[in-house]
Amino acid sequence: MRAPRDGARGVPDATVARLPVYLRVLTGLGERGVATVSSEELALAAGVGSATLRKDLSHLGSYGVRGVGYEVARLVQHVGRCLGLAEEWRVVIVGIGSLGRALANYSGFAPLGTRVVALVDSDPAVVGERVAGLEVLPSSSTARVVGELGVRIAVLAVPAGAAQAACDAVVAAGITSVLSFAPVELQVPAGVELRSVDLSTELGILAFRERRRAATAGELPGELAGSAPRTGSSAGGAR
Amino acid sequence: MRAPRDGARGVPDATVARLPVYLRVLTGLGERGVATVSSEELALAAGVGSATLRKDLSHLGSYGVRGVGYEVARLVQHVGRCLGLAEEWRVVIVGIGSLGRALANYSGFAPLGTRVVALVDSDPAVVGERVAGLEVLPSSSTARVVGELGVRIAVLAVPAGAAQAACDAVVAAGITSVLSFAPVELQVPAGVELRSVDLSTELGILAFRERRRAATAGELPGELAGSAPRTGSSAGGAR
DNA sequence: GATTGTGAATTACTTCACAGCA
DNA sequence: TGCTGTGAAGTAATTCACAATC
Repeated sequence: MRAPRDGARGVPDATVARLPVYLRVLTGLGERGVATVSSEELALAAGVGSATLRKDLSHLGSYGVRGVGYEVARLVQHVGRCLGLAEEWRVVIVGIGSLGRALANYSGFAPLGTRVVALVDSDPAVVGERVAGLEVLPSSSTARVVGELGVRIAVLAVPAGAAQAACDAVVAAGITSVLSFAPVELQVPAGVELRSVDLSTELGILAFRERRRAATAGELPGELAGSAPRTGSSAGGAR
Repeated sequence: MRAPRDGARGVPDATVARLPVYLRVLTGLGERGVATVSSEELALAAGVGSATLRKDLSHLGSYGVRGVGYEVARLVQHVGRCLGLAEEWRVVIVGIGSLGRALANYSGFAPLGTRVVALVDSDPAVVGERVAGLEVLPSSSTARVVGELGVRIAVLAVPAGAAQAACDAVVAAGITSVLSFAPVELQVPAGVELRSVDLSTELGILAFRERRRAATAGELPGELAGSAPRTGSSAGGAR
C-alpha cells in the first residue's frame, strides 16, 4: 500500500522539482541586470532542454512573449508566487549536532521563503545553548513550538537511530512536511510529505556510475552485462 | 545540447537511485539477524512497490528463490558489489566551513565504501587545521592530492560564489564525479557526473506541496488551476 | 525573423498479472 | 503452495516539430 502517484491535474512532480532551480537562475540573472531571457538561454543555465523548460513554464500558465522571450522580473515573480514565496514557511530544525548547526547557520533559506524559527534537541547538554541567534529548546516542547510559532516544515538532523522517533514526534505535533537528513527509510502516515536527503545514497549513485565507467573502459572485470560506451554528464536535484 | 539520457542497456537511472536504499535496509535486516526476506517486506521497508523492487533486482541478475524470498546476506553482497562496495571510493571534501566539517565528521560514509581521505580549503586561516583527523590542505594542492591519493569523488561544500571555480579545479585535477552542496547550477564538461544536493531546493518543493494542499483545502485563494484533493506521502533520495 | 506554447511521437518508468519454479 | 522474475499494459516525462504570435 503505497502512495498513489498523483495524477490529479496540478503540476507534474518532475516540473515541481525543477521550479526552484529556475527561480534561482532567474534571480541570478535579475541581479546581474538581465531584462529578458530566451527559453534556450534559461534552459542552458538550468541544465535542462529548452523544450522541457517551456513545457514546465507552460504548466504555470506562462508569461512569455513569442519572438522575444521571458521578462526576467516578471517570471521571477510568477515562479516565486507558485512556490509560495509570498508566504513565509517556518521551519524547525530537530537535532542540533554538527549538521544541525551547519543548517541553522546556512544562509540559503531566505531566497525560497523559508525561515528557521526554532531549534530542538533531546540532549540536555545542548538545550539552552544559543545557535544562530536561537535558543535550543528541549524535544518536549516540540508540539508547543509548532503550534505557537506556526511551523509548517520540520528538518530532521538527528542520528539514524533517533530519526523515526523524531519524525513521529513532529508528525504528532501536526507537521505535514518533513525533510530528513538521516540515513534511514522513515515511515510516515499518508498525507505527510517526506523528502529525504542522504549523503551516502548520493555517493553510492556516483560510485555506481564511476564503476560502470571503469568497467566499460576495460579496467575492471565487467560484472555487469551490457555494452554501454555511454558517458553523459547530468543529474541532480531531487529526483 | 544536453546529456542524451542514456538508453545503452545498463541499469535504469531510477533503479540505480534506489539501490543504495535497498542496501541500507538489507544491511539493517542482516544486523537484526533476519535471514530471508520477501520482496513484499523489503519493498515496504524501502518505501517502494514490490513489483518495482523485483524488477530493480532483476536488472542486477537477481538472486532470489521462488516461493521463498531473498537470502539477506547473499543479497547484501550482491547489491553491494554492484554499487562498488568491494572497492574503496576515495573522497576529497572541498570547503571546510561548517558544512564541510559536518560532512568530514559524518559517520555515514563507510557503509557504501566511500572514505574521506583529504580536505582542502582556500582560506589560509583554515589550512593546517586538523578536522576529523585530517589536516586541511590548501586549494593549490588539489591536483597533487587527487593524483597521489587516488581520489575519485569530490564533495563541494563551498559558498555559492566559489562553487563553479572549485568545480572547475577538481575537474581539471581529473575528478569525474562531483557532489555539490552549493545552491547554484554548476556547468561541467560532458563525461563528468554531477549531482547536486540543495537545501533550499528541497524546501521549495515541500513548500509548493504544502501550499497546494492549503489552496485545495480552501484556506488560500487558489492561484493554481486544478482541483486535486490528493494527499499522498512519498519521495526522496536523489531524484 | 524569432521565439513561445503545445499537440503528437517517443522514451522511460511503473504496475499488473501470471507463468515458472522451489 | 508461495513467491520470484518478467512480458505486456499502462502511465508519466521528455523531446520533436510546427503553428501561433509578437
